Amino acid sequence: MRIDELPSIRHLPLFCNMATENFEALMRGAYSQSFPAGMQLVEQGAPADFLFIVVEGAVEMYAGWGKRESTMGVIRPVGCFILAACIKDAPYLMSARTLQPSKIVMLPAPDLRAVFRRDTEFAVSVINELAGAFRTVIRHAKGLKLRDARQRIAAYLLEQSRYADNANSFVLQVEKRLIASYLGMTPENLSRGLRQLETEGVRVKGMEVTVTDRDRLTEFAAPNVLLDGPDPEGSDGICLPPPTAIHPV
Amino acid sequence: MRIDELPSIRHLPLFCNMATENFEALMRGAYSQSFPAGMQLVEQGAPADFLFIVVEGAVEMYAGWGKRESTMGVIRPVGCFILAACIKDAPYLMSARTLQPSKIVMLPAPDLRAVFRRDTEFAVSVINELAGAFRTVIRHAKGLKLRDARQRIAAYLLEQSRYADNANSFVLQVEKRLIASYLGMTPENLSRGLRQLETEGVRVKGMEVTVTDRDRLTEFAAPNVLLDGPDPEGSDGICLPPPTAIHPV
DNA sequence: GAGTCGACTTGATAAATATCAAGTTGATAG
DNA sequence: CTATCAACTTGATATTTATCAAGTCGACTC
Repeated sequence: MRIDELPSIRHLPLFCNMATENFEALMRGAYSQSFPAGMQLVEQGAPADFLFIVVEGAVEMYAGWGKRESTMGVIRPVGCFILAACIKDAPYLMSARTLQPSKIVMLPAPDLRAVFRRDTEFAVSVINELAGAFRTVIRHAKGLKLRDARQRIAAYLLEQSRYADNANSFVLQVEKRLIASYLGMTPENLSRGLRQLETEGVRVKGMEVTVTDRDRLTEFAAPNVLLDGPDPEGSDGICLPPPTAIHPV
Repeated sequence: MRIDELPSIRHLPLFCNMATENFEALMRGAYSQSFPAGMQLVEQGAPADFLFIVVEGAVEMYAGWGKRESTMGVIRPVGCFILAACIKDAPYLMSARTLQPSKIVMLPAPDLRAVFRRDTEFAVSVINELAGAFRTVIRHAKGLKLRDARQRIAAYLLEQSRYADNANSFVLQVEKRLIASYLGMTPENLSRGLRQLETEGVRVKGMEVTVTDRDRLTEFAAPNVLLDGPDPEGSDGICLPPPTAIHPV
């Protein structure tokens, strides 16, 4: 474990409130590794041996069934993934692969389970992390069931705009085929949907998005904190570098 | 809080490992109430004032957007709902209403948040509950994105068969319109889907389901522990009366 | 610069799913 | 028993979405 990565991990909401001694014990068992883009880190169904933390780069979470595959989210620094499986000592439900060259820290799951039993602050942080992750997935499922394809696209664009500080002009952070999969549609359909949304207040050229009529787009997508977030800031102790959760994609 | 409900709640995985003193403190602030069928208990968007526990009956969790509505799950005794919102002190993401006359216990959320900060065993139980709930929703989202309507129906029937001890003949536990909504389709489509599945090894008449060719149905649905569960028994202390989670619908 | 590759787009078509409009059934109230 | 009502079913149709088949574009290699 390289010492220069410790501070950024220590500031993660998951770790920022625990006793220093326990944090250091956890990190003694940790591995840090750099991976090229396109490397599979986790295969769904495998035993949950490690908690993964994305220190640099980006990681796609995806799920497969037969020959079909679907993107479930993208994790960016500094975020962790696969926490629930580690805690339950159950098989991973999702696979993970790097989208870019990435620096990843891996924490052995048994260490993790041992520590939250004796560090209540850490347990509280895990609770907050899991509660947030749960709510994120509920929102995703709600979107899939309540909105049609074009509405999901519109809501996604508005959410991305929010991440970009509500700018009317921003750049998509991931490939469109990945966005399509995340939103539960084919790439062809996303492409057509984006074109059709030109009459609803947004124009997309390549990776560049321009909101031309925010009111109109907002009326069309009808975004909603119960569907698109964000959640209020955690009741958990807040740490300076804001966390990055699974949502942004 | 009526004393005769305490034991069944005490046996919940969520509460069975905490200190008796803390359990009793929690229960002193609890309300117990009986509701008729069709009563709305929770409205999405409301502040999370209470954790709800279903002692008798059944409760539908559902979500709305505009005039659309979708069933997200059904909670049966003895299970709790809306835990994540209570923990994060954030608005409920789902509404809840009774499907039958139900006995419900309500725990003030502030009490809950206070107790898991000083009872590590309780914190660990909350962690396990949330991790399980997270994995359940991930499975639901995976099913929606990876399977088509008929495959979802077939997998649902096999799952129900599993709950019925793998019987080839069993009875649906909830109305079909609710199943349809849970599976992300219209009632008409569920009806047609059930008819079409007669050629895939299952026959449904009214509420009665008969698996006529399990191998064929299994091949068609391709069920999978990563999509349909179950998860291995919790690493948390196991309590005698088996928990009922959100899945069964 | 030419070639290659994958992402993206577009159009034509097919398949899946929703909607609308009757019916039918089954439970319950009077 | 009859009336009523909601759930369920069925058929006809419309809409949405996926699939297939070319193309275009841009990045990168040689």
